[in-house]
Amino acid sequence: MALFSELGLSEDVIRSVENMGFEEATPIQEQTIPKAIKGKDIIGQAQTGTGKTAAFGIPLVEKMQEGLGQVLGIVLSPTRELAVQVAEELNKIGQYKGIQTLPIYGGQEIDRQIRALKKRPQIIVATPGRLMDHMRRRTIRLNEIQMVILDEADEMLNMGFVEDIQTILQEVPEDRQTLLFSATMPKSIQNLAQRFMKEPEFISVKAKEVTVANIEQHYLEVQEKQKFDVLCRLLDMQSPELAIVFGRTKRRVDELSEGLNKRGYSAEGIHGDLTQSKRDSVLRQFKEGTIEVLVATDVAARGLDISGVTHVYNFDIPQDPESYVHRIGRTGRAGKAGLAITFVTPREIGQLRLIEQLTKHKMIRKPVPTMVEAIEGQQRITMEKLLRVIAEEDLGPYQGLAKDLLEENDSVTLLAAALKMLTKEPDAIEIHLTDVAPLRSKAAQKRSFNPRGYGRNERGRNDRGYSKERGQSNDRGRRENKRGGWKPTSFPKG
DNA sequence: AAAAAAC
Repeated sequence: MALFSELGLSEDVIRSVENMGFEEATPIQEQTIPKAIKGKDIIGQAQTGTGKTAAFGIPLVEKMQEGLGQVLGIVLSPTRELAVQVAEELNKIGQYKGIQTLPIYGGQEIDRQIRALKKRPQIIVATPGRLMDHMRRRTIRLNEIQMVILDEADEMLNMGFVEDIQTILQEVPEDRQTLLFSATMPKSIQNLAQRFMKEPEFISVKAKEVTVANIEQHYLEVQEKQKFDVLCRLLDMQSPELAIVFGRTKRRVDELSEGLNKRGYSAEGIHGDLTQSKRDSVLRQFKEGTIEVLVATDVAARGLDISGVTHVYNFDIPQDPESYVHRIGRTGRAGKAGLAITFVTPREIGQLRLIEQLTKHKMIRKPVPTMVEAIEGQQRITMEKLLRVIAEEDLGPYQGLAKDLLEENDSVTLLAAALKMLTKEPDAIEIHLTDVAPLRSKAAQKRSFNPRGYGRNERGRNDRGYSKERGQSNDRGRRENKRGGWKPTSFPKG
């Protein structure tokens, strides 16, 4: 592996990279950086966790110049949180060279962004929609752009940003340099590259690095109804420092985080229906460790780099195998060990096998923990806490009291009472979650494709008794039906 | 069928 000091970088950049704690370049960095500095267009196939941000961030910062008063580089990002994080990393890389990076994303007060733009940052990291908003308002000028980076390009295309990206690429000067990063290389990405890139060089990180080596991967076969109790037991037994729990829908994330709080865990949810300031504050609290459990939709699956995430729980198995790789990649970062645990209902076993095929990695089946094991786990935690107090705290003020107590009681009874008080015993608060629709195979989806929107879909719902019995408002069901109804525009083309 | 993203 090459050292950063051997890659032909300027002293300022080497200094900031060393300051960030990096010495050796990762494979994707070693291959990308020299070529990008020479000015070549590059297509990089790489997952998150491979050091991708620095792979494009270092050459990007190297190419920037101070004092021109223009935006010179743009990074496009699929989610707002990722934009913020990439901007933070670029600011660190540009620290000594005096290169400023500004994140530009939706949900944030636009006047604030306009004021920040007046400080003339050289680099912008943006989500497509808000960038186009600024283009229309003429609060960003793109005519001096020298370098464009498309980060997580496949994800941006999946989210329907094709046209936005095309519009943006048409607005930047033709003689710019373009780097594109994507975990997968579908035809749509190749088309985009062919249209907007100049003789791009293809760089790929080997398939065996698709899943990160230091993440242990387990799965538990559970019934839908058991999931919540099993999750609580696992949290009790494993006592993760920081854990992320992934749920399939936004509503489910709300219910899960509420349920966890009722059971005494400090959990918060994050998904796309929350206000941006709420999303920002939840993420910040999680990074600070104020929240132990982050409950998330796939909004948090990609790219987010939160150090110290020890456990990832897939409460619902992800929809597509790609998403699994991204979710578990939130743990085991920076060489640390991580554990990923996936809940699988009996009918979802096929989905699990698909994931195993993609990752070329067999997951280890684990037994569902019993209540007794969970209690033992809690007791162990209490004991460890107690021993830590003995080692670290000043017990002087309590010793007199202890002696008094010992005159009337025997020591074992006293200690047992103290341990019982300190132990969080799993309690019987009932938590109800709305069932999620079971995953169906691609083939099954095709079979039931029913553009007229009547017949088996709605009936099937009630037959399984989802919305009715829980006494939830019929209103919600109505609204969902309305939205899910027949839309002529959603017909597949061709 | 779900999630994400501009006001």
